[in-house]
Amino acid sequence: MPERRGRKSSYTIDLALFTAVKDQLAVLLWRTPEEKEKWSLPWEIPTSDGTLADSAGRIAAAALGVPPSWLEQVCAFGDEKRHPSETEISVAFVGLVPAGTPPPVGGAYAWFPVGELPTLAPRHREMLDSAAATVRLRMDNSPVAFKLLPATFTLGELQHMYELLLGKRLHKASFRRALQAAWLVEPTDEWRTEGRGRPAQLFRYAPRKRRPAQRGIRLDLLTS
Amino acid sequence: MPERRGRKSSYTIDLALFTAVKDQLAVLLWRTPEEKEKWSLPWEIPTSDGTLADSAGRIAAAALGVPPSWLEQVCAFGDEKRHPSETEISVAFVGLVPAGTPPPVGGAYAWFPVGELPTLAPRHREMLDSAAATVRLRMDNSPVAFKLLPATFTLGELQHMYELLLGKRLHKASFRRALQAAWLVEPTDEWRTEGRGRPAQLFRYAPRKRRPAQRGIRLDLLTS
DNA sequence: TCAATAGTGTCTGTTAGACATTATGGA
DNA sequence: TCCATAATGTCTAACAGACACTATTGA
Repeated sequence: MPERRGRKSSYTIDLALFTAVKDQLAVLLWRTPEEKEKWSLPWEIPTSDGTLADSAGRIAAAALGVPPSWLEQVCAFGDEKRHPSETEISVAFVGLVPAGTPPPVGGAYAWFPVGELPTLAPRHREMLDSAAATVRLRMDNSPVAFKLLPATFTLGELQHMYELLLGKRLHKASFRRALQAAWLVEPTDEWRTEGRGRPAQLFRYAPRKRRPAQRGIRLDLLTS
Repeated sequence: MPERRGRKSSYTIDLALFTAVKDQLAVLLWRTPEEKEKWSLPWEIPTSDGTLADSAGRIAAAALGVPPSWLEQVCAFGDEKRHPSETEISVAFVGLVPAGTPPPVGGAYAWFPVGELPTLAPRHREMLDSAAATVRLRMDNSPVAFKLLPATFTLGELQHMYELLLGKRLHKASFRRALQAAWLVEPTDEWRTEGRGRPAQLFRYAPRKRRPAQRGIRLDLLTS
């Protein structure tokens, strides 16, 4: 991860790459060949070519071979909290890859459920929490849930993903009604049979233009 | 704005400080005594003491004499877009001050309605757009509208602020009902008479703990 | 056949938006 | 008095949540 090519900068790009594993978010961590027990978020000291996001994309590609399906900057971290590098500040990015993406081989990278994380550098720990919060915050602005799913999926899988991200159970009929009203998915002609029970139809993400008017103002500040 | 004290860093902290002027957001810009026509967002090359947010707070205090009522990081900007400094990256912050805050005197600082901005450095222009978007995005997580109002305000003023931030008209009765349900304000025993019409009661921001359960899932992705 | 899961129709309590009405000041 | 604005009550269409029901597979 240390300086790779070109001239050195005085800041790092760090990436929190998430996927869904069963009923939890999982984050991709990296360890050096030397210190097999010290895990960290993958990071690099960027070269001068390209944008910050380009740099984050390179980190993801180096780890998984494929670009993330969604990538966004979280923010910069510069408190005195420690970082593997000795740079003053670090710019954190958050990325998503679909569930079922082949895991990286070799042992340098591994997925960790966010509930079972190893010890991380303080600044990385802080980044990770912010990154997860960013994903949840972006849910109703970006099709985040879809970016964590493969190209086709059942409505049950989609609902499970929403429940995972929202951290609460949803009502099946209401969820599907809302989904129809939002014109976010379209059915394919494939069905998937899984164990017992009626097969489920597969859908794909296909947003359509919609009535911009939606009902209701919510003044739902959580009183923090 | 250039290097102020302590050791120099290789990045800048830039601040987009907003207030409400009539029916528009306004942003605080700064110009050097030498170049009276080149306006920019106030910025500094931070010293090593304190957090990034501390640095942003210092910028605001230097400009207005008072700390902002709300301050949050937007993100880091590092594209090749130009910046008054020659640093590789800049960390943008967004701050709010109540409408009616005494404007800075002397001519180095001035409020500009976001609809009538002078030419800015490309990176500053980008920061400003992101900062305004951040304010609107945080609306339903933080009491942003209240931070743009003085300590006491009429419900009409509050509704106007929401309309300004949301960019659309709201229904008066519905707005007040939602406000009551959210337990965000409490009445004072003062009334303000303004021109003609019945005087309006003054309220203050006083959030109470609330039922965390709220009705409804919205799958309201705007199909971008 | 039963069990399990997918998908759908109907009912009901809640509520956003519309409208009307009252209240209270200035001109 | 008339007008303008604040504040509030009532009605209605829309909708979230609940429940029940049908559909379709494997065991």
